[in-house]
Parts: sequence; C-alpha cells; structure tokens
Amino acid sequence: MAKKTNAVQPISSGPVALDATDRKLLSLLAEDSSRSYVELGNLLNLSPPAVHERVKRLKRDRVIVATQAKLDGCKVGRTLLTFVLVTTNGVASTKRLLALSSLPEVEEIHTVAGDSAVMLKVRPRDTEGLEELLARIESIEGVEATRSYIALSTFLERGPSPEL
Amino acid sequence: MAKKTNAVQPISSGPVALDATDRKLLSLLAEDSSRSYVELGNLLNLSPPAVHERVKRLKRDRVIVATQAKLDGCKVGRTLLTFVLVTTNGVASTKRLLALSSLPEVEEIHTVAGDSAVMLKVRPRDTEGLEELLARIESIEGVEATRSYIALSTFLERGPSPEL
DNA sequence: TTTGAAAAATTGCGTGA
DNA sequence: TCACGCAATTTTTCAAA
Repeated sequence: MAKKTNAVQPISSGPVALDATDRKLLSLLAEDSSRSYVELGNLLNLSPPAVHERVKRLKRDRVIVATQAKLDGCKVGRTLLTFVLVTTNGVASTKRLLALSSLPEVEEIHTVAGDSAVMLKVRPRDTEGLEELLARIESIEGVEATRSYIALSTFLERGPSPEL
Repeated sequence: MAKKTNAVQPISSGPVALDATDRKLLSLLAEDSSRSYVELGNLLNLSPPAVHERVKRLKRDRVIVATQAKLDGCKVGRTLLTFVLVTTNGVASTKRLLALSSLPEVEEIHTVAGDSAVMLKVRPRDTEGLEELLARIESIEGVEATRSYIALSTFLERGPSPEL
C-alpha cells in the first residue's frame, strides 16, 4: 500500500527514495536478473519474501522498467553496430525521425542538445544494410546531414546501475 | 556434449543456426524475459520443456548473453545521458581509455572507425558529474579532444533483436 | 520483517514421433 | 533429432504473526 504522508504523491515520475539495500539489490538485478530470491536474500541478509517485497515495490515505482534477455548482436545477424548523428533543419523534422522506431535495426533514438540533432544507435546486418538505412534517413524531409560512427570493437555495454 | 562432426569446432564464436521459432523466442525474451515457459509455450505452440530446451541451447551458444533488469536512469540518480566522442593520437591511447570501464557512470565503450576514436555512452548524475568525467578523460595521456552530445529526450532504447 | 505452507514454475528423464 | 508427458525439485507467493 501507498505510504501515508502529508505530501501529495506524484503520479508516476520524479525521484524515488532508495536505501542502501535497494541500491545493492538493483545492482545485482541489473547484472543478472535470473537470481532467485533465496540467493538475493543471502547476498543482502534478507529473507526471500522481504526481497520479493522490495522487487515488487521497485517495479511498481518504475525503477525497474523491464527485465530483458540481452542478445549477441552478431549471433542474431546484426554485425554492424553504428552510431548515426542526424542533423535536421528544425524540431518538426526531428519528430519525423521518430518513425524509425519501427525498424528492427534501430535500437536507440535520442534528441541531443545543440543544433537540432538526433543520435541513433543502429545495428544493421552489414554495410549494405547500413547503406539502405542511411538512404532512408536522408530521404526524410528536413534531414540535412548524417554522420556515422561505425563501431569496430565493443569493450563495455551495460545499462544504468545505481550509485552505491 | 560436443557434437560429433567431421569439422573442427570453432572455440566459441561464429554464427549459430536459428530457425523461425528460435528467432520468435529470442524476440519475446529480448522484450520481456520474465515470461514463464508455459506462456512462451502457448505463444510458440510448444510444450514448456521444449521451450526450456531451446532457451538452454541459446544460452549455451551465447546467443542469449545475459538476462538483466533494465533500470530507469533518472530514478537511480543518473539524469544526464551523454554520448562522448573521444579522439586520441593513436591506438595506445585508445587502450588507456578502457580503464574507464570501472566507473559506474560509463555504460558503453566502443572503438569507432576513422581517426583513432572511441565512442562512450555515459550517464553521470548531473552536469557537474559530466564535467568531472570529461576532465578525467581529457587528463588521459594521448587524448586529443572530446565532443559531447547531451541527450535531451530518449524516444527508444532497446537491445538487439533478431530479424523475423 | 520473519516463518511456514500452498501454488506455481523449473528442470530431468523416459518415451515416442 | 526434436518434442512431449510425467514427475521431482525448486522457487515464488501468500498467509499470519
């Protein structure tokens, strides 16, 4: 149940109070979410139901957004990780770029500060796939230029983890 | 046990044969790995043990690299997602950048093609945290320049998924 | 929060398509 | 070879305190 405080509760956003145990728990789950409550309990000096209770709260508060299998891009036929910086002539064109969400090789879309620009993280099958994708992006109205950074080697790739 | 074929087995890499069911299964798990084998079985028209068998194989073959909880960066105190492009004077300096792996705000490190460069994805607490991080990067021997792309909004953020 | 018990899921094994 | 059904084990989850 929701805590009874004299403050109005925000609908769904804003920071959430996390104690040291929460942060440790989140770190453990960010690294490997297949751990059982028994194992987590041992690592945190908590009983399994107590761990369960915390996980439930962290999911309800959207601190844990999802639990996902991390796949090897190359093994699923996507060998060419690339960051594409797209500059546009204004916010309206930027909005049009969001339609790229529906392409499976597009993994991330962020607007970035500075001249109207969008950073994409894409993982096409190969150079040919990248070429096709770039052609598609450059054909969008208002797109002025793209700059691609093709990844040669990946040394680290993980999601956010809490400060301990 | 290893398969008995007349070909030498590669140590650990190379592409893996995936049928349509494997790809569907991988898509489902990349989206939400908390689904039970019963649910997956219903979606794939397979019995739970058959699903389990496939998941086991996909993990053994390192197609599934890990299963992780995805956290909300802002809710765990990391509000300033930034891509940092670092140019160095050579490969030796590039190697020195890999030590940044140990910083919790550094999430990705990729070498990229072109003039010796490294793309970082970092998520410091705030602008002050970014400033400290950039100072640290620029103090590394051989680092010539950094260019930061601060994310304003994130519209899509997911991992690799197989082509269906 | 814990303990203890019920419900559900995971996983191994034997069988058959 | 691959998937199924059954069954043992483990895990999750819900009580009550």
